[in-house]
Amino acid sequence: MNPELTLTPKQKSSNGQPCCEPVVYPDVERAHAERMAKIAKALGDPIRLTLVDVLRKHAGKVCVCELVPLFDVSQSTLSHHLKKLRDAEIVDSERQGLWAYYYVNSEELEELSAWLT
Amino acid sequence: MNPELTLTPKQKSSNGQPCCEPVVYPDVERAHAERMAKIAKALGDPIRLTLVDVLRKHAGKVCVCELVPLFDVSQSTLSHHLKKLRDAEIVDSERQGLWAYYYVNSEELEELSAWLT
DNA sequence: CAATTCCATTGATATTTGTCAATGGATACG
DNA sequence: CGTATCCATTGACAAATATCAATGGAATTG
Repeated sequence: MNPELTLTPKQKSSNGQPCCEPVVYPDVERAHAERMAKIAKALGDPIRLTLVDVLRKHAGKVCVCELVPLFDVSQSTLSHHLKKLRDAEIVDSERQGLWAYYYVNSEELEELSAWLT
Repeated sequence: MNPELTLTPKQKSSNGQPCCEPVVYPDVERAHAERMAKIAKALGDPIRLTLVDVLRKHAGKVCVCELVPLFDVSQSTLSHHLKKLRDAEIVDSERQGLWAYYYVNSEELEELSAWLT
């Protein structure tokens, strides 16, 4: 067993001294944490998470006009959500005439997925 | 190859008709999406993501007093971040006298992780 | 061309978030 | 006991976010 699992009772520190030194340090680089937090933040909304779900399950490119009726928000609101996903580089889009097609950029998701595992 | 990968050009619809029916539907339940979005949202900040990283790597319980000096924010700000992680049930805490010890509740992370994979 | 369609952007507004200083509550220690 | 320590909560405020209606721009179609 990991000996640190037993909580060694601490001593209350005195004279304005810090109570203890950090015993653990982050394993992720700051820049890496910021990038993953950005991805997680973009997934941190039910509509956006569901959008990603739809795009991933479809495995192809999906037209915006097919995405809008799936949700109970206006077209402009959905466009904003798609923009957030684009900004986080979770999805990318492609224009074909009047239509815009979206698809998942799975590399970015894998970065977060790898850390989570 | 998936035939849907070729983008069939659409017809511009007329007379106020919707341009197309959704061809794909979400695979996640609404409640499931909301729960995962809540988890992702809680991870959507570099400090909180790093906190989780520290707690996971340590594999034990870590005292708040060891966490505070790792970041460039005030103690009360860190306490807020920890509360957000608690609210999302990503971490849990335990009081021992003056000290509070935090640890990861890995079940919640696995839910998001499973979806991402 | 002219009108219409699809989608993104802008403007506006209410809500949420991140942050700190200050306060409070519980506990330990002299 | 009284005081200092650790941590959470409150209050305050600026910044970011989610949303919609309205507008704009590009492209298709009649």
